[in-house]
Amino acid sequence: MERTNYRPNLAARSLATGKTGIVGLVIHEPASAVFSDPYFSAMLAGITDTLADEATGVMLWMSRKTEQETLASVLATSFVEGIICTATMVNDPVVDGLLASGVPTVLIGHRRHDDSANYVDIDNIGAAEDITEHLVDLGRRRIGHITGLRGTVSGDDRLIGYHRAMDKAGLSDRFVVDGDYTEEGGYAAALELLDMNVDAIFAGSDSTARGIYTAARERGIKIPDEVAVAGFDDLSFSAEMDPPLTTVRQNIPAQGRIAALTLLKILDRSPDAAKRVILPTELVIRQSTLGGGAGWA
Amino acid sequence: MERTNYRPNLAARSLATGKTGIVGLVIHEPASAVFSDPYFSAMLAGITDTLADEATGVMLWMSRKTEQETLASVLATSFVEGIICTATMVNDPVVDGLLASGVPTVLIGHRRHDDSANYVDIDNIGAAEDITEHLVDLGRRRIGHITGLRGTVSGDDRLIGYHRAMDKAGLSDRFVVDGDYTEEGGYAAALELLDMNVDAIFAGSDSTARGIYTAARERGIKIPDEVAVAGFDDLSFSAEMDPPLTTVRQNIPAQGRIAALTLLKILDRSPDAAKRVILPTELVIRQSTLGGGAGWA
DNA sequence: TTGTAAGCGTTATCAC
DNA sequence: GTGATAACGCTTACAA
Repeated sequence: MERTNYRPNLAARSLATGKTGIVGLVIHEPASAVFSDPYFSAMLAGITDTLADEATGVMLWMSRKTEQETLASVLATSFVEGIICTATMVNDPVVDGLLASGVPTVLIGHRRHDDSANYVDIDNIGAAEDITEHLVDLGRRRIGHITGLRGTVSGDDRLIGYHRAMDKAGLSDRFVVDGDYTEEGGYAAALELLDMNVDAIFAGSDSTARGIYTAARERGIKIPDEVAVAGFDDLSFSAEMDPPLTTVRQNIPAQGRIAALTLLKILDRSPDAAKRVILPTELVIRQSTLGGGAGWA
Repeated sequence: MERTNYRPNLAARSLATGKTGIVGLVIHEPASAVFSDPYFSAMLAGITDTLADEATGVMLWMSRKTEQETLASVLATSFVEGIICTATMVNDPVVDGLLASGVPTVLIGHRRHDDSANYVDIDNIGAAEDITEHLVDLGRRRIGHITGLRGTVSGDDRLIGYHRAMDKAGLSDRFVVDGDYTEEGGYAAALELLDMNVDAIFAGSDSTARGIYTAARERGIKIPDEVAVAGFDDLSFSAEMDPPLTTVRQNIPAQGRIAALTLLKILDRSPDAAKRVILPTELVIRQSTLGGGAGWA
């Protein structure tokens, strides 16, 4: 056409075609979660990279407004064709409202009470069970757990996995302190657990494990000789910790990527759109459980 | 109108009115920056909260695609009425392209060689000078600096501020090691500086300072008795560090908020739209420089 | 292959 | 004030 810098009017195009090529991304989380963890950055990167590849725009709702306001705002924005939404809390009116609205939606995480939604998630229970079992196999007996944020599906499920593995091992002494996925929370909880003379701690997240390291260092407690430490996430810093952290690797950008691709398939009415995806996790064993002197298996 | 759940068609409305109520947010940063620091989360929160209050939608570009691809994608999306863009690197073709395009744009950070753009920033040079001067005033003489990421305006400016304060104090021994704003980078750089027997370190960011703490702890070096440590940002964890960190407070969500409000004013052709805003910073003095035994002023 | 007209859903204008 | 109508810029279907 014209060799001038001509910008086609997307509003007119979408009016004519009925398509907009825009999806919504709703991250309605407590501020503490979004701020403390690289988790959401990694997720965002996975989603935005993928959608950019597919020439799809992203509208973002990340405000800390009330659920009603967020929900109303999203649903009023008629030109988002579909929605990706984080579903970390067990009960979240925003998620329920989106699902009820009929707008095609893919969750990252899942609804415990409703398995009809499309979602991408990992098997938190199974992964937590595996890593706790790893601690058991090392000969640890007084195994503690610092939970993730209570009220989140992931936090509660990892706690369930911990209890299952302890049940299976016949270990009836449980040492559980609530955490909140942050390093600061991990530090405070670790002080409590160390007072209970645990010989291993499974942390709800790698950030939490960082706090454990600080607490142990202050107390002069050696990792892993006196206390083995395991985390969850395998963030970029985890392999660089001293000692390197045993953890569960979940490919966070991949979760975002799969969620984006799933939504696009649903919007294309592609018949092979997998609607519920559980991504694999991997136990990454490093020196925070395996290293150190003898005495442990 | 109808009491059915009627969703007005925004594409049609915007075609008729010429307005869309959508702005673009372009965060084209190296992955390491976005992932390591809570800085971008805080910025995002400030921007999205403010725009939500003003009933303005946000389209996000955060992909790690090439500059050309990002730029083309943003400019092709005709319905963004204005753009907020982070400008941390000294040279960023995306920023240059946006400014050249004529689409109303507000930068967070600024262009060193071009002062015609709208931007929100802080006085990095002055703040770095102040905090270095604080270390001088304490009687420290072998003051080191771990830079921010080289090639960023903020990192380079803080280095300039360090040198200015050292010049003013007549201290000709400079101890400068390049960092990258991350904790890991800070740890590695701190080991180098400690080998040089510095008695104070000004870190380019609070995350960097965290790495210094780890290095000092390993070496058995007391903060602040043997080495005073100062950071930059005043993130949420900084007051909780042990000892609490002296740092420069920059209100990051406020930067995002002001950038959003500035853009909205420009779009409204409001005559009082301040186009270049330098937000104040505040020296926050805590125990990492002031505490400890006697011997220092 | 090239060109013309109708229509998308809303706002704004201009009669009445 | 109320109600019909053009216009927004693009796509698409159909006619030349």
